[in-house]
Amino acid sequence: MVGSREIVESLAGAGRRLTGARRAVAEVIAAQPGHFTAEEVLAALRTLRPAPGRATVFRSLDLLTSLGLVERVDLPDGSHAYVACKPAEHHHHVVCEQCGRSDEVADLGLSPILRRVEARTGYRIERHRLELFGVCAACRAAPAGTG
Amino acid sequence: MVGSREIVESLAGAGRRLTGARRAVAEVIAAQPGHFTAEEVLAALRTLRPAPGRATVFRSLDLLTSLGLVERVDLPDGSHAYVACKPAEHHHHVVCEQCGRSDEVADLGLSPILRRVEARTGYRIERHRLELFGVCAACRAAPAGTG
DNA sequence: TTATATGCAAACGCTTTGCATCACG
DNA sequence: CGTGATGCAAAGCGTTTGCATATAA
Repeated sequence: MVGSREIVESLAGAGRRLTGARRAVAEVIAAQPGHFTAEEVLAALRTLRPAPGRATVFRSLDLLTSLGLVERVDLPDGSHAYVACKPAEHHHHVVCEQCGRSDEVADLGLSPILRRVEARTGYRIERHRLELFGVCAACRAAPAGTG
Repeated sequence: MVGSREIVESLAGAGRRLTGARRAVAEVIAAQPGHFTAEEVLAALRTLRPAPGRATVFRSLDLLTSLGLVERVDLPDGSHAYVACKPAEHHHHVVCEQCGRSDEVADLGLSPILRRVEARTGYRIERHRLELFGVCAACRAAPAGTG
């Protein structure tokens, strides 16, 4: 999760203009507890006037992704969404399959495993993606639909 | 990787009809050294007569996916493809970013890491997806475009 | 002032669907 | 035979693009 302030600062640091639309997108994204789709961001923005258009939302999402403030996640059902995150070194996401909440997990100690895979397969592993899905603490505590 | 025979047998075992189209799709898939798209399967099938249609290819791919003979992989560039695989317990895929080749890796010993994540985040991890990308042995040996 | 960002709507690629026909078992 | 599979083409969804206009720096 990021604050909209961090997003705004990153934009400035990247030499990109700080426009109203981007600020608005940043705020919506920062308010998301978990993953979200472009359509959801668009819907949240419709309350504004003037409301940023679809193209702008996608372009902002792309920009934020390139800045490492947003990442795409591929859900188990095949659909994909975005998650806000800190531009940390390297991290992974845990996604709650019940409420959609998402948290970051850093340093999982995957390196030894990757080296083992390299030895076993002959591949040189240069990149990996680990996505974790489960049920968050709140949803485990709540009977159903309490969150 | 699977043989088309295994695919045919799985179909039968699942009580699904063994049609010409499915047999053809199975053969094309079994011949793929790495990941492939529905469009590529469709193109490969065009040499047949009668050639299965697009809808049939997607339906077959869905069916094979539900049987665990095919899996979807999400490439680093955001696009997605399919890979043929054995319906093993649980495994991951290593994908060569140069030639697209894909291999399976079983039992990575991820469990301790998952438990650590559970302890750290409070989530109960029920599912995960690990995709590995790099360069296969052949591509590392070849200067470029030799494979 | 001037490059950048925006908005609109149309184009896009991939995947799914409706419905009549076909064929496996 | 009867149900399940196929083919076609059109619809669907999420995303991208072209171009004129607006705006941050």
